[in-house]
Amino acid sequence: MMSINHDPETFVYPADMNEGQEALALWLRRLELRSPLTNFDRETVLSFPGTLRRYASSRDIVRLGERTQQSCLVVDGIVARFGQTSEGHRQLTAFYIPGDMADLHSAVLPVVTAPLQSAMTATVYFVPHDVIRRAGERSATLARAFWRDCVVDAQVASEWLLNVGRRGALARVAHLLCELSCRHFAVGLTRYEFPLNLTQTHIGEALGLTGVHVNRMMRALRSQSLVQTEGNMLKILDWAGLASVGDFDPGYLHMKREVDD
Amino acid sequence: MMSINHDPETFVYPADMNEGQEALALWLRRLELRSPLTNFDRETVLSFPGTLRRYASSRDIVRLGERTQQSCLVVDGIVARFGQTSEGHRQLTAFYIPGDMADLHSAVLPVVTAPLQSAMTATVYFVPHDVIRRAGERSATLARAFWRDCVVDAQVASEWLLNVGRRGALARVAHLLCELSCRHFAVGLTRYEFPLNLTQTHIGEALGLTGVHVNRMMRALRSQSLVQTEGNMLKILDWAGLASVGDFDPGYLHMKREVDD
DNA sequence: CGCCAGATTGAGGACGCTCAATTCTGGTGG
DNA sequence: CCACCAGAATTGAGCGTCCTCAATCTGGCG
Repeated sequence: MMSINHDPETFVYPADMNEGQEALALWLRRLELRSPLTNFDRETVLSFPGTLRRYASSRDIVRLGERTQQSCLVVDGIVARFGQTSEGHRQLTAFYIPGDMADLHSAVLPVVTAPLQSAMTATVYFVPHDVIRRAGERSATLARAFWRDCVVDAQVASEWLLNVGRRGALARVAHLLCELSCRHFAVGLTRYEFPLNLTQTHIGEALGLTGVHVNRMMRALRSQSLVQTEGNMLKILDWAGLASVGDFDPGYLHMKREVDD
Repeated sequence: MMSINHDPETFVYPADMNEGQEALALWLRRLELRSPLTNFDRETVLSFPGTLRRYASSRDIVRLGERTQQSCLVVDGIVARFGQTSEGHRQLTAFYIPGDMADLHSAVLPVVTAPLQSAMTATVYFVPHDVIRRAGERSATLARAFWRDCVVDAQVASEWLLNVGRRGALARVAHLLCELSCRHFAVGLTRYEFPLNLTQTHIGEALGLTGVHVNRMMRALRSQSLVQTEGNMLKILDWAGLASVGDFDPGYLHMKREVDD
């Protein structure tokens, strides 16, 4: 009973596997970074039940118009949220890396207006909405942490809007790389060297650019010795330089604990 | 004691004026559209205390980096959220019309990463965060409604990202006009004729375009008999045509009540 | 009547797109 | 071990949308 799914490229695992718990721990770390939680809250989150599932490249995880019953916690790989025009042009509106609850918002607004797909390969831990809601009702601090997590997600989208609307192609690419770097760091992963599990087309779709043009911009960044690529690993050689080119200020990510009033 | 502010163009009024209550009623209507509330919730919201203030064109309402103690309910005019690059290029990331709580999210994340300004003239009713938080703690349905309101705001930002990233200039403008029309309608205002209290520069800053180019696109829309302008009033002559040009589907606004699971 | 913000219009240029060909890479099967 | 293949990265050439930089026009207001 390795698979309960007909798609040969996705597999469902029993819920007792470790990966889900590890991702919950990453997520918890992020929640705590933004608001203090009680021990009770921590235990509640860490014991969230769920289902683990793996996806091959570019698979639908949540479809447009669906009414979801669960939220997606990214365990491995990258999950992308996107919209598309009637002509079929896609715009990715968010990337979710391990430790991100990609559609926590669906706990409160289950109708899907922006679908989710795996970028390259991805593993997702599905947590039922019931569980999330009940946790929020029992603990006001947790409810607030969830709400806040959604707010931060929204602020990231705003920053993307600024990026796409007002910066040149080179800055856009640099900005995205800086953001991913910081977000990896925020969940305890390596900061200056991480797997860029995205095709250049994905990056283009996120930035309002063509994959072709992303390629040229990457070349420019490499030729300026700002970054280096080996396979899908990205190395940031000159953080300050990259941040400068990308006009990057990490404030919008709210990665530092802020004192509550 | 008409004014407690040194800026000669902003005025603070005593809290017992009616306009604040009217705006609260508009907001409540929107909250209810998205999730059912109890009578207790309604009374709670309608009795939110606050401070009324008027702004002239392009005034700061909430500044970058500030730590706010209150949220801004738009009573009249349009309030814009924006970001800007280090070179000073502005990108508006949201418009808020009467009945919108422009920064409800600040109740949960008070550090401002995206400031607010009045677009043209605007009136705002400030509600203290304490009040909002306490209301959320007392009523789980209300807490959820607040959270959901923020989520919808985020989905609008995502749609803007799609708009700016993937549509041509003409479609962008048409899309924005459609959105504003629907949002006016959703709070009970007129749908096909409403004041467009924005300069073409504002519209450009919202769409990642130049004011000059917005002008050309508006001309195109007029010449196709889709819209008509008289002063700052916008008339939509051909809704279906405009929606088609703008590739507009109102789903993301979540204006219809959805059954809860 | 002069002033100012905003709308309008024109001409030229740049950035990023389209289309297409080629190379590179990892995986697969013989 | 090599041939083969698909997906992705890379590169080139020509083009179009939208920007830049003006200048002019309009309406409201002191």
